[in-house]
Amino acid sequence: MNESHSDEILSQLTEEDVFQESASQIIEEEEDVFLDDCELEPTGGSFRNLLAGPSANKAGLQHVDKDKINNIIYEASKGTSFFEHQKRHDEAISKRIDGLLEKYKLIKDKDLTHERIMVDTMIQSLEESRDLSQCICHIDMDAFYASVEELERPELKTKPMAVGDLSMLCTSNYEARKYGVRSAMPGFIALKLCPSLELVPLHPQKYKAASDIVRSVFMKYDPHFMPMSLDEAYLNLTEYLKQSELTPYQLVEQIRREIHEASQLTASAGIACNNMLAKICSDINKPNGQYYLPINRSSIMDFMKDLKLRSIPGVGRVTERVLEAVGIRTCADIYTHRALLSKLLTPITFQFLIKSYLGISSSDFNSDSIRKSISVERTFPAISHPVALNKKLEELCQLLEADLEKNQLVGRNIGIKLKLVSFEMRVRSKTVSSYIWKADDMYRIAEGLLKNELPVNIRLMGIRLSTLKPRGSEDEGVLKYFKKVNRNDSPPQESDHVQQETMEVTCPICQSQLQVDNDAFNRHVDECLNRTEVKSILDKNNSQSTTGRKKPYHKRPKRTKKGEPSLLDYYKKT
DNA sequence: GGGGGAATATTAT
DNA sequence: TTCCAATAATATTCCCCC
Repeated sequence: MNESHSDEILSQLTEEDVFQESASQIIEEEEDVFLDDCELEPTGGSFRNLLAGPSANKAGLQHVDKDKINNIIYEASKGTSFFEHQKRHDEAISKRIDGLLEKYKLIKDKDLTHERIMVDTMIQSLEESRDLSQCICHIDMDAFYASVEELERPELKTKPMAVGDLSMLCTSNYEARKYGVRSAMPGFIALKLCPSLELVPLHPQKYKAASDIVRSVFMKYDPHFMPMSLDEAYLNLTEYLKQSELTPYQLVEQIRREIHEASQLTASAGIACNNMLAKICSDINKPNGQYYLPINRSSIMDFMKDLKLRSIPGVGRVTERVLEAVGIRTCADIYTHRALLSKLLTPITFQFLIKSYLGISSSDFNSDSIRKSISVERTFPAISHPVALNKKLEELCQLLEADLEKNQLVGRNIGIKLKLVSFEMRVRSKTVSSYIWKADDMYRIAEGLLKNELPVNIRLMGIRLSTLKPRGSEDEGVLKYFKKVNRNDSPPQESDHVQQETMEVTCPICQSQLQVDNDAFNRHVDECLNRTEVKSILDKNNSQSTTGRKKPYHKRPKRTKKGEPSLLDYYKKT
């Protein structure tokens, strides 16, 4: 059914009818998908779209033959582990859609007057909070890495070129985009699309240097600008505009001109009253262009009305497909089906969509945001031998320690990430009672987590530390941590019952009472951490005999209970 | 039933 | 020949334990 025909029908129906109409369409589509699943190869559009990658429908690709490109990608991928994995992913999304439609069946006949009133109240209150006082600009450098490379090698400008390697591209120039070559695409696929493609390796220092120049321009117009990456930032131009004769549009032209003069690079920009709108706008006239969304309610509502859901930052490929399955394609659809969506979606997702429909979002640059996790991960030729796995883990711990040193951080939650050769992802983590940062300490805990997953054949390993604190802070050092416990304002831990003594301290690992100085205490904790590997073996033997397979939630080994004698007694006796 | 931690899933650059 | 990245944040779901 073509779109205009569909719109025509929709406009003649009541709200409930519209939803039922689109939902029944969906059910038919789902049946089609089911039939597709019975074929030897998936041919559904959703799957090919998934395979094509996350940026398949992005800027610079309007005039390319998408079907032809998707076919080349499909042929190049067929038979690989990645392909099979994507197929499973695609099926999982279909299942999720089925679940949503089941939910829909249960509520479709209910009277939703009450819901509609609630939602309208919510909309009214959001409307009252609408802030039109700010002027935000989102600036995005055009094909940044590629453009920086072209500065040193101008001959590349007229040739299709991409920055990255055979396994992954970071970006491509506009010449290459004509062939469907784009960021987040593996290089070997890109070469199939465009055999004459020139691959340029990454030069991070160059991009950093270029970024510094660009940022020095941002700084002049908003000293509190919020960088999102090397090539992207939000500027709040409100203050600058107050003491300037320029219109917002003119000012941003000036900023882009200055960026170009300083760096020889071009940028695109969006200007609006908040971050979300500015970001959407910066996509409209790229490359080397800008778009201004007048800062008044009706302009904003008009602008959002026909916007495809996928244009909203935060709505990715999966959400787009799931919502499309219930007939939501544009922001206007969100409003039309607001009552049903309020019952179908989680409150957070629902509120996010309503705010999107209204064109409302924050215009804050929360400057005091602190990092919540830090990690390193590496892809490599498959390994499965436990010795090799541990060696890899050890290397990663060293890298992470260096990063922690550089950032002066410590943390309490250690996690490992494994990507099997099948592309299945496993993440395991453990919170310990004391803050750690040394490679050795992280390794001891992570090794225990890794052991539980054996045997595995993996193509990627990662390690992450979270629940972070700055190293110099009051909580650094385990003794200070226990003083904090005694003040009773630390997160609940197994050691909470230790609050009686002030002179004595209880080891967070083995629970034994110690009367020691800081150094002795640290040594003790180190020893205890050493034992965690033994503990993990015991845990494993106690719980189950299934090996290797991912442990679903219901099969997860039981945690050692607080008062359980076995393990602790074991240590005390030995 | 609810709080909290861990696992899973999605998104973004 | 090679055959799909690295890092971080947030939301949601699952499960254990009070």
